[in-house]
Amino acid sequence: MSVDLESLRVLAAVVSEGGFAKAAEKLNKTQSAVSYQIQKLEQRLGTALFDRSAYRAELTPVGERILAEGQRLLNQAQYVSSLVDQFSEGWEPRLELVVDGMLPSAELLAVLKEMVELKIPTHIQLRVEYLGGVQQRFEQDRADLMLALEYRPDTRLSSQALAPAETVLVAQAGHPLARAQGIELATLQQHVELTVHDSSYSKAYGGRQTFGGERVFYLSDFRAKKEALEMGLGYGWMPIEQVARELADGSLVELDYQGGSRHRYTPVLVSRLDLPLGRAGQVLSDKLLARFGEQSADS
Amino acid sequence: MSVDLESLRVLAAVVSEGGFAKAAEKLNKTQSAVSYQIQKLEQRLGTALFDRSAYRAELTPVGERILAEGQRLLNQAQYVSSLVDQFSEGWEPRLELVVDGMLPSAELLAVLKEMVELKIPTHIQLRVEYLGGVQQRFEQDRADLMLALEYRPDTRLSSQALAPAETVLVAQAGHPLARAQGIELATLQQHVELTVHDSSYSKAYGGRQTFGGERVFYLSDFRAKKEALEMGLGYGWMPIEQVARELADGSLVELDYQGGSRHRYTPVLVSRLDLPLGRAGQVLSDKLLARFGEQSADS
DNA sequence: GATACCTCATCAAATTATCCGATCAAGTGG
DNA sequence: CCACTTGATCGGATAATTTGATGAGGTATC
Repeated sequence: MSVDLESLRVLAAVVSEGGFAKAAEKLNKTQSAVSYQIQKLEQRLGTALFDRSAYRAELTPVGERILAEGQRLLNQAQYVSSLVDQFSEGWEPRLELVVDGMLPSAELLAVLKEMVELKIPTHIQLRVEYLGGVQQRFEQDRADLMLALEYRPDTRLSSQALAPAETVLVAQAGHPLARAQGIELATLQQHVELTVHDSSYSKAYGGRQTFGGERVFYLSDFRAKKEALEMGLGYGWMPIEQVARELADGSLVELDYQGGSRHRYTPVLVSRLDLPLGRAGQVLSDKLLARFGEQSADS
Repeated sequence: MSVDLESLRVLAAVVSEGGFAKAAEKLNKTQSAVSYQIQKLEQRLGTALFDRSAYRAELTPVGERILAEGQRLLNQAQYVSSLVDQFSEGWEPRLELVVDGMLPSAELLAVLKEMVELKIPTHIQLRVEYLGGVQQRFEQDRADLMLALEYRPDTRLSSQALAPAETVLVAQAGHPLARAQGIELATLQQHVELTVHDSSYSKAYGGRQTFGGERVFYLSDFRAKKEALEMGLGYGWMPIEQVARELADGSLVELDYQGGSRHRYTPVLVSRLDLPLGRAGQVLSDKLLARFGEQSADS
């Protein structure tokens, strides 16, 4: 490889100080060392960077351009070393958050945007899973935080309940169930239920109740599920804020199910007791609690 | 400064090859040299990059992040050296084009966009001046190309005439001159003329004719001039394609001036004979000729 | 137009940085 | 258990860099 940060630093100094000798002084080197570095760089690039025909050496057009690009390179290098400093100041190099896709993603993105705006050096990795899959991913990846709807308690984990969220049982307005009254479980089971695929591979921990009719369609996420509902493919539970507009304009209808057409979830924010959060994790945790509504704490 | 491209290259090799010894082989070094470089990097950063507690060394989280940033750094360095190769293949490091702001800027930007899409390594600098200012800037900056409306011939310059452009004398519909018929010069001079400020500092070369009434308002560019016209502040010449819409919808009106309400310009594309264009200059020149309509050539 | 001072290049010698080859402790896998 | 791995470490070899002195040429000032 033909470039080298040290040579670029010298190049930058020569230009900013306006001469080889002055650059040498600034860099605490001798003038001949500066001369050597510049020549080495020129030789490796195979191009003259300075025009020495005049009294004072002057940048060639190529030299100007290399200098400009070199400055960017030096800045980037500066950033790399500043990163390590920040890591030693308690910022973790990365933070993984696993969330349940049923939670409102706009809210979540707003929180992440705030994090970005704080110019936190941490790389935040967001993973979206569903139901049992959230905790599975959390454990598999040894992630730092999880925002889940269901949660298998563990002594090594700390949990914090958030404001409850509600789901509602809906179908397209034209669906046979839409007009039915006092629907019983047996009736439901005669129709196709749409459900988001529980993303846990092993069904080790429970999976949420579905009605277990004969025909269940598994969709990959709530966007797909909503589309399927609107097409009248079947009925199913949806987070209430994701179908508020459709319920209002009548394209989707809340079913009159005897078992109750609403279901309340209490999302929890979970972190590890054994591996405490870094500074970014704490900031994110605080912001999530503020945004998703803090509730009574427990562990 | 604590980072160093060579160490980062070694770091990347260790990770991609999956071990110190294999990295050494790939880099044509011995394993101890690799070990040395990694230790040097760790020492300068003041952080462990590998966890050596297990049998095989494994990246720490910080190490992963430094590696990721380091890769970017290496790519950037790669780009810098590739630049010089391209310069030696005839691409010039920079290209300056001076244009007259009266020319349609959308067309011009389309040409520049094409250049960008070709991924030409040349930095293109566009300067917009007016009338005499175009050539002045061209000479002052020793620019490579100029697209001008007026042009003081020179034996060291090569010019190429383009398709003629037309200007038209207009005023707002509500302006007193708008309804007048067979307007004479003396009548014009009783009103405020709007004109774009000739951007040449010295009025050394001509400046285009204005009617020289007592009240002349100088605007900085045609956007401002058009706004002033639409406000009814005065009358003035405008490039025809910049007021086509306003003439059609009647908000601006072409004046019935006895001296002729239309004026034809022949833009020229000028380059230097003494300093031939690089590859990017030739490409740009070709595209400008194609876009702005080629005419009979002369020099 | 002499003088002092500046520009950057160049050279041999001194100093470092990097690499090599060998060896070691620890861990792996048959 | 033995052959083989992985990465660390050490003294000596080698290459890269810096030094200090010198030189050729341009500038500034009187």
